[in-house]
Amino acid sequence: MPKPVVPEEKRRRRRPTRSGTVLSERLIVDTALRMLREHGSAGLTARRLGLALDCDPSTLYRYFRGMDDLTLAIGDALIGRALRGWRRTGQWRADLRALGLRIHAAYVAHPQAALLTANRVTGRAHELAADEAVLDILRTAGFPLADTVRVYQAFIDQTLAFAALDAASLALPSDSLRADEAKWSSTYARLPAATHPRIAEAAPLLATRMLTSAYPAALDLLLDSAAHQLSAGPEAG
Amino acid sequence: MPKPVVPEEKRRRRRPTRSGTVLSERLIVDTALRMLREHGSAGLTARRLGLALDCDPSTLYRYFRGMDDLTLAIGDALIGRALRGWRRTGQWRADLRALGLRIHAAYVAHPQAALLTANRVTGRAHELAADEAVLDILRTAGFPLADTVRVYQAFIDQTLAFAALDAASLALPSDSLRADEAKWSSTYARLPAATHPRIAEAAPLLATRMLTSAYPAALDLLLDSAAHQLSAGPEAG
DNA sequence: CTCTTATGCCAACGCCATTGACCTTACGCG
DNA sequence: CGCGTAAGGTCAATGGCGTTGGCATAAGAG
Repeated sequence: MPKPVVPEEKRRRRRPTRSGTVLSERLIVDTALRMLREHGSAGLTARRLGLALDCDPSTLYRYFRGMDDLTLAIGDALIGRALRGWRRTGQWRADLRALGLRIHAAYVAHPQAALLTANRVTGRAHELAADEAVLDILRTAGFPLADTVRVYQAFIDQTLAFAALDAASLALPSDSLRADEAKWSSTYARLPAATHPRIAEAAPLLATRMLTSAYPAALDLLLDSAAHQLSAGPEAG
Repeated sequence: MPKPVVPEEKRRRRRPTRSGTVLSERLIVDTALRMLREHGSAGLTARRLGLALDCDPSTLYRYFRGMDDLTLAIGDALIGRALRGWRRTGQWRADLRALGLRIHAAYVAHPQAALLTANRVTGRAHELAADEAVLDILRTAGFPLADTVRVYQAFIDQTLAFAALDAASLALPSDSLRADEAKWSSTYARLPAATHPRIAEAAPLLATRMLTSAYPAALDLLLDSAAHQLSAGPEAG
């Protein structure tokens, strides 16, 4: 029988750890984010997190059901950061564009964390708020329900998909040991033109890729398509 | 000093394992793919793989430098399957479209494997072949080198990004323990309309989402944009 | 002030990847 | 055909991991 986890808002007794620090969901998640940045996405372990927080690893289980639960909380924190300070203008297209870029940016700002969380459904507060916001923007703009759901799906999927991919290339260099990045200069650049002529001729340009994300362009394409859908039949089923 | 790994094509002595089976890179990767499908993306461990192959886990290190190296090989196998039997027609747009759909399909056919490998650069044979093919299609179509690299990047990124995302939703249900999927019916569906009116009204439609990928639509948008680029200035810098 | 119980701590379990030493047998060579 | 070598399978051990049940203690309700 696993220990029950007390939800953050129900916590009454705040007992300091042996070393005096007072734990909280917030503190744990923030510390985890810092550790992810510093030690890479494989560097987040219960033991190390306990070390960083000056508490026993098992104490974390009073706050999260397990490391997976903590992972979801980290993901939700990223979305929370994306939404912080965001205001709607009332122009659906501009609003969606800004929201997409914000979410993408929030993930890319924490690449190692993004890798862990980008393809998870957290069901937590901030994620719900983001979903609600996207749906409301579309409905208010006049999209029928069915179209709203379609555009919503494409929007969210595309945003998270690019976030994960862009995060992956950013996360790798500092991700301790391996160097997939180096393969671009090692493997790719020294391929013989005889067997791979197209890679050979493009190698110099390929090496400098990954510096700019294709997401903004893809996002604009998606919004174009949505706008076209809207003007075609705003009130149709 | 880690043990040296003999590349597959250099192997001379094929010594059967204690139980009589003869190992090979191919056999190991195929078995790993089967295990991934059956036990989920966390179910692939050296010990279990050894069990399935009737060999000591440490034997695997004669074929791969570590589990990570094996992971890359698995990813390359997926690309290999995508390319198998593929033929070019000479029409760049149709060829790229078919190639994208094939790669996407190959990943989605092995969701658990896709999750592990979609955002890794393997630098192995099949991946190189795919890159070469994409680049050649674009160059042959008349795209200048710079445009070729841009379109190539967007094409690959988008394909892998959607593959990873679509794989994620497919992988979860069977992925042993957790049920993020269930959150769509549990958390989302029972949200009060007071706090999340838009989610509430869309809940029935949202529950049936994830059944169809947004990738084909996104791919067409990308190809549209490329075609426009091409017709605008085929021979310009 | 007392009592309860939330919450931090400890020790232990079973799993994991990886390694170095060992051993056996397939193969290249004469 | 038979020998020597080293490729490649096996064993045992190491250190790290997540997670759990029991215990101790102090925070806060009354």
